[in-house]
Amino acid sequence: MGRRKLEIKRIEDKSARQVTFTKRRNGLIKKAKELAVLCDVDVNVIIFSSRGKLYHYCSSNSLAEILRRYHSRVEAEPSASAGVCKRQEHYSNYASCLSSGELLQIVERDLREPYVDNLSTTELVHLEEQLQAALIRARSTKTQLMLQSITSLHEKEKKLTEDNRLLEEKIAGNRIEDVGANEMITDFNNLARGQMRCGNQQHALLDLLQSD
Amino acid sequence: MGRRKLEIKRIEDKSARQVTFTKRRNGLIKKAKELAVLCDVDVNVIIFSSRGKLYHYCSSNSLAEILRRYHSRVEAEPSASAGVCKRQEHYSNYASCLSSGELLQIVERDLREPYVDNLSTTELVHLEEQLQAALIRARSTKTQLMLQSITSLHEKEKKLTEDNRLLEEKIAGNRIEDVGANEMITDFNNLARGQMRCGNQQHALLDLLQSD
DNA sequence: AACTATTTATAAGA
DNA sequence: TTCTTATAAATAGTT
Repeated sequence: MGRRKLEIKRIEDKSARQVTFTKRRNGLIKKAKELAVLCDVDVNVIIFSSRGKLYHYCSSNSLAEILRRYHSRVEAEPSASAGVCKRQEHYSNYASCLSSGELLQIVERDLREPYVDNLSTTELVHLEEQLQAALIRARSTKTQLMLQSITSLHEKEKKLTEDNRLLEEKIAGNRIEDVGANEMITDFNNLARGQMRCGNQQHALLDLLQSD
Repeated sequence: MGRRKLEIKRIEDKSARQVTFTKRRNGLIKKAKELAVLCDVDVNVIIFSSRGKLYHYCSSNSLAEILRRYHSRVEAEPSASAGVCKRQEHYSNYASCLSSGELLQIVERDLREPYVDNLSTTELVHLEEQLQAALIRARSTKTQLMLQSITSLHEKEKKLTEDNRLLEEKIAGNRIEDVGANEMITDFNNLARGQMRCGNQQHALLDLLQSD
């Protein structure tokens, strides 16, 4: 629906593809919302762009609802620890604000126990989908952070290389013109500072990677 | 879009709601497919009807396609340095491990067939297990390679920092002793070579990360 | 980021 | 239900 009929195959022009992506992504999510409201159903849309960005629509905070029902079926066991109990209360009150970490803690603890049979197949399927979405979000964020670090590293590298080239030129000149040492020391110091910045970036990146 | 403008709120008439659900569900999934193909992105749509039935569309990138691109990239790159060459060897071993026959055959057949219903449940479970295993191997290898690169980057960085310190000492000395420029140029060049090695490592790392 | 000529989706009717 | 058709909505190419 547009000025021409469009063949459904990958759009090769990058910017045209990006424009179409934005338009159709918005369209798809709008349609998903309408479907959810009109027909009173639960709809999830997860879009993962090729460069790692995540777009997500979820018609309800149903994960929180499922967890609530799930816990009520498991039967609030007499508090194993004060922390867990407190956390459970937290979920009841602020069910829509589950963080990924909190979600993992609950699920991990509960799946170890043999009460899973009490859940309906539908609930389990839904739970699985929600966890999958959380995993994708987490992975996407990790990759984005790493790419940011790398981009930053590249900028520093480019700058260092340029500094370096200029220094070499200057040294070649100094050889003839016999410029005083002070200027050269300044250059060395600039170079050293650049390297230290680079090193700090590398440390940050290593920390990120080791968290996988 | 129909005979009348429709207000977006729950359709109270049950059969009308069911009809609209069927039409719009098909429409949504069609749109999702088009978005995935046109814009080369990953799209998931999950719909739960109020009676608990699950409708699902998933446009995951085909494993076969990923492997094909992966192989072509590995084979296309002519080895530029010892480090790259070593990495290629690693990749090749890994790739030959993955492309062992039946997995690819099953996956390709699956991808040609838009309707998976023809596969038995047992086959599907088996397929899922194999794909999961392949995914875990791939992710693990990726992380290991990145960690190797990072470790290497750190070694280079340490060496560069030490070089740098020595150079600074020497310059401070030269200021008094007025040593000839040749020695200093050699030092600069050593420093420059170190930075170039560092830059190459960063490029390789960026390539790795962008393949995620 | 708007604009419109068209195509596409679909609400209601048959 | 399935098909048809009038109309609303989405969007491709343009400015």
